[in-house]
Amino acid sequence: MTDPDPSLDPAQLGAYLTLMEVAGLLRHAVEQQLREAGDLSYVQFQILARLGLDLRTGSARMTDLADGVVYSRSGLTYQARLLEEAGLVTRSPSETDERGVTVTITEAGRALLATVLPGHTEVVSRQLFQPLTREDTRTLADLLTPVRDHMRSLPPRSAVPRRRR
Amino acid sequence: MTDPDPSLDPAQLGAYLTLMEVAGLLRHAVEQQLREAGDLSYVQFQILARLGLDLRTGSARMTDLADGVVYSRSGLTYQARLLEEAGLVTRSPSETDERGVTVTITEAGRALLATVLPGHTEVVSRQLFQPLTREDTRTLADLLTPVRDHMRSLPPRSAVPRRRR
DNA sequence: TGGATGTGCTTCGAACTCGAAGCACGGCGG
DNA sequence: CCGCCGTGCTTCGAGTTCGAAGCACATCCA
Repeated sequence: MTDPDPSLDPAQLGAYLTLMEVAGLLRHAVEQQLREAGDLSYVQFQILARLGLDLRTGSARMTDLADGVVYSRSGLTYQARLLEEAGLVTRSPSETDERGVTVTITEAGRALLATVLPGHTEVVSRQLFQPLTREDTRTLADLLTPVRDHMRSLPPRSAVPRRRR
Repeated sequence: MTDPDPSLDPAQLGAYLTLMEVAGLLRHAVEQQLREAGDLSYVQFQILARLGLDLRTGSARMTDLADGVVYSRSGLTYQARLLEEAGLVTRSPSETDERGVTVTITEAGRALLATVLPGHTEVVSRQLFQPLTREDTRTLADLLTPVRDHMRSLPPRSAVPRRRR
């Protein structure tokens, strides 16, 4: 077969493939639990979690949400609409910028989040952290955090300069 | 080993979120490169890579592919059909089991794989491994491999016993 | 001030994804 | 043999995803 590309040795290839597979399997497991526990998709859960846990205010602009969640803007619009129809968030024009939309989690949203969270953490705990010691976990986080920051700095993701017309 | 403690401490939560975000960002970056270089989706690339690189014979049964790629069977059927229409793989009934379908990579498939691979590894190298030393990479792989094995052992994925009627 | 350009979000169409149900074969027990 | 269940794959329908294009407001700068 073709010999290995010089820019990716076998150890790297293995780490890469394993990383992607772990993430895929974990996502599937989590998705299933969320669906059963609260009829939420993974993205919907992420949105609620970000609004309800990460952010003190419980609200954020669409674009910031999309960036935080690694998601397309149009996809976020779709999911935000579903969440709004379910009464879990509200959407209102931003006060400072008439173009912007501020998404805010509702009480019902917080309640559902609280309902779903224990099962969620339980799945993650069992699937991801069972084979890892506390020390392993810290090591893993220390390894991945710089990578995340590096990646974030490279691809503007939602801030791709728009093509001229 | 952390025992099945249902709650996640902050370090675990951070590791979990970072892991998922890194995987998401990496997947997006890779997907874009594959689309440009060879008009392949990530799944299609994975299938070709598995057939062309992992497996000596260049062929595999559908179910084994689906399991290896963390993918639904129906989704695999869809992608395999696209690949077949593009002339990159062939599908034929298994010799030993009339129900089974053997997917085999074609010369064109290998050629496309060879075309796309350098750019692919280049992206992974730059996005994922740039901030990591060689030692980091090995540590990462050593941490994730047991996790993957653990996850694989838990959810049968495609082997879910079918419901009675 | 006002045109040009940039930014925030939504709409639109096409493509992809999944699980459930369906079809066909394999393998086992009688 | 034959009937019955298990397994391998596909079909089907509904839901989701994305990027490109579009609309509305903001910002810049002569």
